[in-house]
Amino acid sequence: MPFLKRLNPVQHEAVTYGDGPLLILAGAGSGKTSVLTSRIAYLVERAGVDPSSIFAVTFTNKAAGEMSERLHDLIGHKAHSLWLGTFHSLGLRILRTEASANSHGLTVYGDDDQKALIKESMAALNIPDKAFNPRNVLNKINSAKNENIGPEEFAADYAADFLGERVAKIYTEYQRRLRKMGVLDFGDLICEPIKLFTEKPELLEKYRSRFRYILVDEYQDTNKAQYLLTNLLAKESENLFAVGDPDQSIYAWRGACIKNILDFQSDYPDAAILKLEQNYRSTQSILSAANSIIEKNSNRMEKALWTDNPHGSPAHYEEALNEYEEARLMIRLLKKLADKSDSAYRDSAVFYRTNAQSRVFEEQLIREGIPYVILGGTRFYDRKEIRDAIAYLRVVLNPNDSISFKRVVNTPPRKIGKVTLGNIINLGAERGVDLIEAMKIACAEGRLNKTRAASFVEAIESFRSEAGTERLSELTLRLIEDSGYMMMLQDEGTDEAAERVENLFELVSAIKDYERANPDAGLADFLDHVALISDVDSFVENSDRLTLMTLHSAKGLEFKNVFMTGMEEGLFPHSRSADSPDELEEERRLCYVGMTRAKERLHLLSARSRSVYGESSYRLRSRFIDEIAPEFIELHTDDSGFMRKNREYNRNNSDNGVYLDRNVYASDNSHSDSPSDSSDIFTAPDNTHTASDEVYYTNDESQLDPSTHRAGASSFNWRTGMRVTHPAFGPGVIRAKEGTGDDTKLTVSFRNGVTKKLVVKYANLMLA
DNA sequence: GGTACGGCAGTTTTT
DNA sequence: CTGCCGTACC
Repeated sequence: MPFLKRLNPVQHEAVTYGDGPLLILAGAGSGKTSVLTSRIAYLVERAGVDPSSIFAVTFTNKAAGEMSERLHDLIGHKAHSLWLGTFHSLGLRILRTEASANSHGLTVYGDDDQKALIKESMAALNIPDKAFNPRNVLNKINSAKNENIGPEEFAADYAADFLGERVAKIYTEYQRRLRKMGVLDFGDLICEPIKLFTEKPELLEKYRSRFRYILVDEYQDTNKAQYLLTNLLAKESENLFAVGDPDQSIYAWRGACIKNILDFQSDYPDAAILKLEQNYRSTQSILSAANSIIEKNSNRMEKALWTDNPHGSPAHYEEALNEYEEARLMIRLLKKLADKSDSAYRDSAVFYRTNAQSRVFEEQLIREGIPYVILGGTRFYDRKEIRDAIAYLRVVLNPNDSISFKRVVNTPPRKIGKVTLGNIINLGAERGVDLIEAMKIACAEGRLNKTRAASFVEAIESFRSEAGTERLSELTLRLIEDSGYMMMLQDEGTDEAAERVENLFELVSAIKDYERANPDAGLADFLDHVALISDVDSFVENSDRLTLMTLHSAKGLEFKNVFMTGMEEGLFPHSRSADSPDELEEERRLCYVGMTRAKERLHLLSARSRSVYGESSYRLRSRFIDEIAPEFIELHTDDSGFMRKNREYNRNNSDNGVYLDRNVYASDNSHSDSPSDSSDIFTAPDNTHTASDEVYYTNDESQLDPSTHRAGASSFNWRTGMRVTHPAFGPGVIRAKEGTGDDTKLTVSFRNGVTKKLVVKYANLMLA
């Protein structure tokens, strides 16, 4: 059992632990992946456990793939008989296994398809999407599903709430349509198995007796529904092996429930808890810097991460003038690393808080001719032409998939607009046939232009008739050609269209690769694959390229050199997290996750000014910079005057979790004339009764009492981000500003939910 | 039924 | 600034 020899004592104990629930608190870089893999190998090779009775959940498909590979090295072909994947892929696997008869048409909808179906449902209910943003409705439905709340329960919960009641109606309709079409959304992949198990106890019993060993990675990021599913399966055997790190919980916004890991011991009173506290990844400096950040969180399980690694160099912080300079600074530092050490580009990664930040880096990297890859943003499979091609494939598989049908029935243009489309759908409903059948009937009865419709119907049908004999990649290529889609692009003659054609060929070759890797897979399997994979999953470190990604995508990865960029208040921590201490703590965990990805060098960068929405504004460095104990960070900045005050201010106020809205003075011209002496431009918040945000920049100390700031003082410089109070609407935040002086108009979002555009002169606003 | 243009909302993070 | 949606016209 050679793999046991490589483990430290705690890891060894975890891997060889007997039956019963076990929680492993695994700090960053503490070798948890190897513990998980070894555990499975141990179960199979030493404990005599049948691999097919193991159910192992990872956070990404990539992690599952890597684990599968490593397992194959350890236990050979037996690695293929366990169930290993993300919650979503395993949920789908359960559903497919149990959906015997009508499994042919199980399609998984992604975000955009969901939104389209929400719109369709709203239209059917005569709810105008002006009053109700489909995106918001979708978010509500998704959050409900994260907690395994179905339409009925949702309706019951919100019966008294006008808005909630409408959302419940939409949810019900949306769900009805999903089921009618045989389509699942992401939430269904967890909720439907739960429903299945609840409604059919004998089925649950079958799964319980099959899967005697449940292993869950990243347990801190499971949501309520996933927790329920896990517990349904594990409750009888109680062989639940959960691994996680509460300090790395960064998906609360997606429903992740940190309580799941914190309450493990009360859920399983017999549970043992082991802590993996030795870090094998980072230098001491980096680890200490990261620790000094995470310690600022008040809601956490105590854990002392340490390392035997060399001390290394302290983290390096540097400010650039603006976001372009920030990118160039990153490139300078990157080149320096490449010159003096043997670091290749592939050893470095650039992290940022929001996808939008990637654009500037991309531009500068192209200019410098540095090879790079961007993870996330628009996935390959999210491109328009790819989604169109996928929609064709979905219609082949599931002719009732109305969203996909609508997407392509008139692409290329076949003179099938709203009216004709409505007729087809009605005809289908009347005769009880699918949409392709309905089109054929309409043609036969002369209600549809035959020649125009033919390219569509025939392309779909010929795919089907040859599905058994011809290869998927070949059929797909023929489908996009026969349908006229390819011709449509080729006729366009623009560079963009040419690129789309290229992408379609790339899709065909992606299908070829897939066929090679999965010889037995069919169209349905490929579509599942497309729906469930993400960019991170297909990330391979094979060529020498710099990697760019969001901090969220960085979870689970490691790089020799890490650049964390956009270290600015309002961006990171993000201003959307400003109002809630909990969200702020999550931002801090995100910072911790980012820092602990670095093995040797950690660069933290920020821009003093940055364009957002095309308008540039001044920024203050992130409080996180100032939370790092000074001995672990080198500050390359003009640390006098303004910025020094900033630092002291952050120091004094950042450890209590109270957010101070620095957007207030982080704006256009107020900064350039900041006093170089040390007059108290930053006063501590007066937290007597208002919520702490009365910090703003001014030269006049007498104005520091917010109650003296009335709108009547028309010279007052209102800025976006400021907290204000309106006599009628109550407290709110300034979102936008137009005009100057007496003409100033402000867009204010009030806490009661309404957003108003107000003329300052009349509004009688006060600073909150 | 197709197209051209104008207005407005949007960006936090994703399986 | 951009991309999407709705409207008005062909």
